[in-house]
Amino acid sequence: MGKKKKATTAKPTEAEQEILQTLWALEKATVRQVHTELVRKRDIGYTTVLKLMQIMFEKEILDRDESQRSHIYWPRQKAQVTQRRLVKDFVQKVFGGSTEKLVLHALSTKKATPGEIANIRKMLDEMEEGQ
Amino acid sequence: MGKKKKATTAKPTEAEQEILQTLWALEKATVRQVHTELVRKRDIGYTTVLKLMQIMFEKEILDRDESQRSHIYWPRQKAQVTQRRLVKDFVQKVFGGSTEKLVLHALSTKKATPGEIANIRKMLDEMEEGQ
DNA sequence: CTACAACTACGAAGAATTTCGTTGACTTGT
DNA sequence: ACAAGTCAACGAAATTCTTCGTAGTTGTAG
Repeated sequence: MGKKKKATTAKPTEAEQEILQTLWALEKATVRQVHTELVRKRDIGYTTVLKLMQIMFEKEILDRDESQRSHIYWPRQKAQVTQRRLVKDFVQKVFGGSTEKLVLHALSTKKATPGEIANIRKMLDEMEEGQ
Repeated sequence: MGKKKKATTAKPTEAEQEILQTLWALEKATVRQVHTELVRKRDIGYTTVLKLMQIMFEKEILDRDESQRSHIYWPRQKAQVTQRRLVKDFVQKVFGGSTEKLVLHALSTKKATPGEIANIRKMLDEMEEGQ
């Protein structure tokens, strides 16, 4: 016993995460658009981005509309779903599964604004009510 | 100009993170001990762990005491320091730098216990006082 | 119609990561 | 002092991830 078998899509690689983030921001985009965004952050060639997005399409991470010559891509999963998976994985790997530790760490790292703190409190309230 | 100065160690790989987590829990340990722990979570050979730990030693992620035949390894950096780096990186890659989003996500993923919620509230209080 | 630009597709090189077999040295129990 | 067991070191294979060159197609401006 003990082994976990996963039927879901594989975890996106780092390069794939960069692309996902861009697509989450743009909703839908061509390779050209994604490349234009990414190249502002680091040195990366157009065909590299193209290839990555093609691979992500094959892996079913992205879907696309091929009816125009410039295909339009978008993530199959909502950002929330993928992010949740990644958070869970990260917590498991770095904090041994302790969400509390992650949260405390995250909060201590960066000064949150009063508005953010309020939001977090609200979330905590809801959690307690929900019990 | 423009380039980021890198005095720090490179980001630990996934396999390295697993080992770090084990060492954070055990403080110090031999390869055998780390392997015994890891093998409970997944299939991995002894020499694989040995090799990884040797590489981590070369990379100066780990330090070790070679005075005994079974060397004893430990992380050079405190867990906190490494975890902070990883959190920062993760937030950047998955949440575009928004710590708030990470925290809300993490909280919504898992039911925290009342005790954990209390701790988080305490942290928020301290943050507000500290302003 | 022709030349040029923008795209996709594909293959494969290159780099980084993970895995483990083998060897030789040291330790222990009999 | 021998056999069996344990260990570090090393090299290299296997795998996964990243990168880009090249070829061929389609659209476009003159």
